[in-house]
Amino acid sequence: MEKKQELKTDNSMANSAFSDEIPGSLSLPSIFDMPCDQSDHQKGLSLGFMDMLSIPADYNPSLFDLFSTPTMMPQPQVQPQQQQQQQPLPSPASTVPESSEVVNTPATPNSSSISSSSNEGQTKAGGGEEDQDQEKTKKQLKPKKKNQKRQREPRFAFMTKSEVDHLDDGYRWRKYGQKAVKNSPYPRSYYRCTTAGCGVKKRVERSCDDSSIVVTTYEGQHKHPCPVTPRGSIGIATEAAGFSTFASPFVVPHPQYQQQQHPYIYSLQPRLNVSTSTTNLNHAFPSFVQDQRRFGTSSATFLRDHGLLQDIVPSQTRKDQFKEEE
DNA sequence: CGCTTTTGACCAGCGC
DNA sequence: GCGCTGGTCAAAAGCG
Repeated sequence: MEKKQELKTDNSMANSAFSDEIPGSLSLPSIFDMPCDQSDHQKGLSLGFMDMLSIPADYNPSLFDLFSTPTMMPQPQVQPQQQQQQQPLPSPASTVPESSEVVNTPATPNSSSISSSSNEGQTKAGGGEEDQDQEKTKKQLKPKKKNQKRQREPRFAFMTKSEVDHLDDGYRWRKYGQKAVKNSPYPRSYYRCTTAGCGVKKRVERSCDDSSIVVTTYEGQHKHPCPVTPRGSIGIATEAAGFSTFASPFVVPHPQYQQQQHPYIYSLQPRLNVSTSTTNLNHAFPSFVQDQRRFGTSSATFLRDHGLLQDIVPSQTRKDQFKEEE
């Protein structure tokens, strides 16, 4: 495992500029340098940083916004018709988004993709007899449901600057696929939670523009406690710590979506205090995120004291962020 | 031996 | 209908 990890790391290292970075350390990505995978964007799988590109040009994001918006990606699970009916949120184009999930509204329905192992009539007009045999075998191997729209679990994603692709978030994952990404030299890896009955998945890919940035997309909700003690995995300044730094301090359940029973819908509200209700959320996020929620965070506090961030992110990096702001 | 990763093939959805 | 792409499956290989 470690061997393979090293190989991967080497690969990524070869394609990135780490010369001025401490291995294993994390720094904040520049959200405006982020690439925009159009296909993903069109499918409503947009990432936070992409959405930043659509905000008004005169929007001067606060430090909080710079950190939070690009790193956490709420994935509203709203049907197209429902979007119109249930979206009293202000138009993202006209106003500075108070919550980033506004601009994350999918452009298309969240179609499908949980495959099934059912044997339901999966037939294909086969060619010759030889082909029929082959097809038979294939059909037996990969029976899938048709006529049943797969429901996509809510997703959220965040970016971290790390040389390691697969970030240790405390849960155990099994890789079940890897695909080449269009317009990117880096493959996308697919992982599934190994805990029985837990169907949480995650995708890990590297930014094609900045190979040091890893985009992790979680899909689903853990139905079990984290097998690894959160603090245990965060104790050392690893990528997990970076996760915590990047995402969790800013994750605020949006009251509106809480009411709608959308456990995954979060809003990034830098100037509002953290909400109190975390019902059904406890297993939605990686352990380190939960951990942060337990402690409770407030952006006001964060602005005064960067918390973990100032411990982990090199001060120079943070200064650079400030400069970019100016 | 059990678990994980790799990898080619397959399927579904979408755009043209 | 066709091609492209994302996502998934599952056999084989790898690893401890």
